[in-house]
Amino acid sequence: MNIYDIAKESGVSISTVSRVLNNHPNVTEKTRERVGAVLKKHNYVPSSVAKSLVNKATHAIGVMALDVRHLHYANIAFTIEQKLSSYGYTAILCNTGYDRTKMDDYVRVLAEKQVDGVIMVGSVMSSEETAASIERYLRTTPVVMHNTTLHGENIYNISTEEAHGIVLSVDYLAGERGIRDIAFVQDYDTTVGYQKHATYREKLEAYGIPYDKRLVVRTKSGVEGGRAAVAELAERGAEYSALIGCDDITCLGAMRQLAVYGRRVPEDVAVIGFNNTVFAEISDPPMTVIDNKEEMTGIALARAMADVLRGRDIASQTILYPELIRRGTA
Amino acid sequence: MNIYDIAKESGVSISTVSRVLNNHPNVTEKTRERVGAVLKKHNYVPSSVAKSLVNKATHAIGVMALDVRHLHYANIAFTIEQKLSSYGYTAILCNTGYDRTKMDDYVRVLAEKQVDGVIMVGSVMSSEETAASIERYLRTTPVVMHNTTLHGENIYNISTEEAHGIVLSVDYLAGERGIRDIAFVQDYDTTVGYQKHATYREKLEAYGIPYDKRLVVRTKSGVEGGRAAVAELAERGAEYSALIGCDDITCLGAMRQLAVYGRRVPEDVAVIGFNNTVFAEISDPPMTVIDNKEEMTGIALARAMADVLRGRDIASQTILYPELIRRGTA
DNA sequence: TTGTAGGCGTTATCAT
DNA sequence: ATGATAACGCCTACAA
Repeated sequence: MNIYDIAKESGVSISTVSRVLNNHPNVTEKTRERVGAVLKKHNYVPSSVAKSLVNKATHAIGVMALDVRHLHYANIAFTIEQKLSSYGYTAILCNTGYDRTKMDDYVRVLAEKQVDGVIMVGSVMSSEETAASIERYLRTTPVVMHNTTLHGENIYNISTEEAHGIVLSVDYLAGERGIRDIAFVQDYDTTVGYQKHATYREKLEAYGIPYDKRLVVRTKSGVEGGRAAVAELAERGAEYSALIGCDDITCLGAMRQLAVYGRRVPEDVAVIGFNNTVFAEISDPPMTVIDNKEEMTGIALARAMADVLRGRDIASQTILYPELIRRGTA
Repeated sequence: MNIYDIAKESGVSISTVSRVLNNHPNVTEKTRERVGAVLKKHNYVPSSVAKSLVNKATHAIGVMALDVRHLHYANIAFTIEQKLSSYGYTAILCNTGYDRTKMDDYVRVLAEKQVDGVIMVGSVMSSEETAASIERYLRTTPVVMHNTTLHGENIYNISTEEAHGIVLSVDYLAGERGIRDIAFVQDYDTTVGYQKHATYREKLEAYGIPYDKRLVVRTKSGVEGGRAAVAELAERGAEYSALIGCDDITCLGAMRQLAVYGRRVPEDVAVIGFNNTVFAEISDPPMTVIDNKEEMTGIALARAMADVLRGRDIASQTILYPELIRRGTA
């Protein structure tokens, strides 16, 4: 059922049908009603692919994230989708995973689909490969990125200054509480992970606390990662009365392992996590965390995309600041 | 950059370009190379919207779920996307939420987008409204649904017999362990919730245990819901030494509240949860749960969709069975 | 082996 | 106020 069919059945030309479809003025109320009736009768819906072909706009946005099974990405992806939808856009979800060759494939597919824009979430996207893919396939397509350091005419960055979470943590732990032996559990290999580590070091020095590399462990995110980190610390014989983790779920694991060693939280070890997902709420005691404001991030990303597409010019760099939420673990 | 440009630059006609693009035979190796060179040079990607218009296929699938922030849906959505992607399809994500009017809007948009099919996840989709939307906009579009009771020419059902989880639970608790006072925490208002309740009742009777409605509470999913349920049970003065929950995260809340009352798990109360997400793993002790096999569900849904689209006929009703995973809480 | 022309379902520009 | 017609970028008979 296309406009030709509708036109024939209502005895008008396709132009007229198109006019009533798009609420153009210059149509008699009478014919508008007549055509409208036929439209309803058949539950006609216009083909958005045909429209896209002539309008050169698909109203589809590619949303690329590592893995929506991770609460962090799920939260952001959810918000992005909801916002985009409210702006009249549709979200094409791409879970890129850690395989970098897949990234390029996804970008290519999105380009073929003629998406109006692409939103990339996560500092893992900040790679040479990604830059190359964008250069190849998306030279004229707006790309809104989160926590990335890529630059370009069509690239807009929105970052959550996650390292600021470290500032808040150390200010609280060292400044307010006077704790000097603070362990740090670092993410594997993400840009943000390195930034956090650098900030940790700087802030410690600012408080006159010598940097002790035995207090720093790298691990992978997750409960097991957290346990492993604390176990590693124990093996090294490291002593600490506070621990800053990279992730709330990782901290949950860390706390478990701490319990195994008979160390109480927060009495013996103060713990601060990141991300403020449900894991922080369900922790026992509830976890003191750095809130990266995922919802706000999603909103900012979707909004930036919409603004660019509407031709408004937006800052090519926006920064969001996290917040310390004090609960029971520190 | 379209095929005309490529054709002009390589000195051939657009048909020839189209041929090399689609690896058609009948093209001299020479011209194939010549055209290929131009293609590479410009990083040409064919417009999938133009293709869709002629092929009457978009290779896009709508994926509708309640809310991907819920781990259960996140897991399924993730798997679906990955599988679809491997089949050459793209996933348009729609978080419908609980607002039923939104459902219809999403379905309409997907119809306009001319998606090749729609996958709907979750028993909340099993409503009159959904049926009406499908009837209106997707009469000829394959719809693969999970845990739904809708029927139609173009509707394919894949269900996880979640109620079977109750069978497994009661068999274990009453049959194997000889426990007779089993509380049941029910989901709000979902078809599956009712089925589970019915099964709970039947199974109890099968073991000669009289149904006691004071042992049944309804609550909303989540930690708070779980706490509230146990609190409600306490207010009623209900006595029980086992509890079956609707959700692992809800059970986590229930266990918290149990702890408040000084009741130990599993010694005083055996707890069995549903869904086997990370929440079950991080619970302390690790939670005994019914695994609904989300990954398998996602795979089955995506595969069914792909099969239908390839014209293979598939069972219009497939059933997946959950499994009891014994850990520390029962 | 290669090229020409018609069609996919719209919108938009001209006429009428 | 309405209608004819040319795009939009691609595929596919059919011709050459």
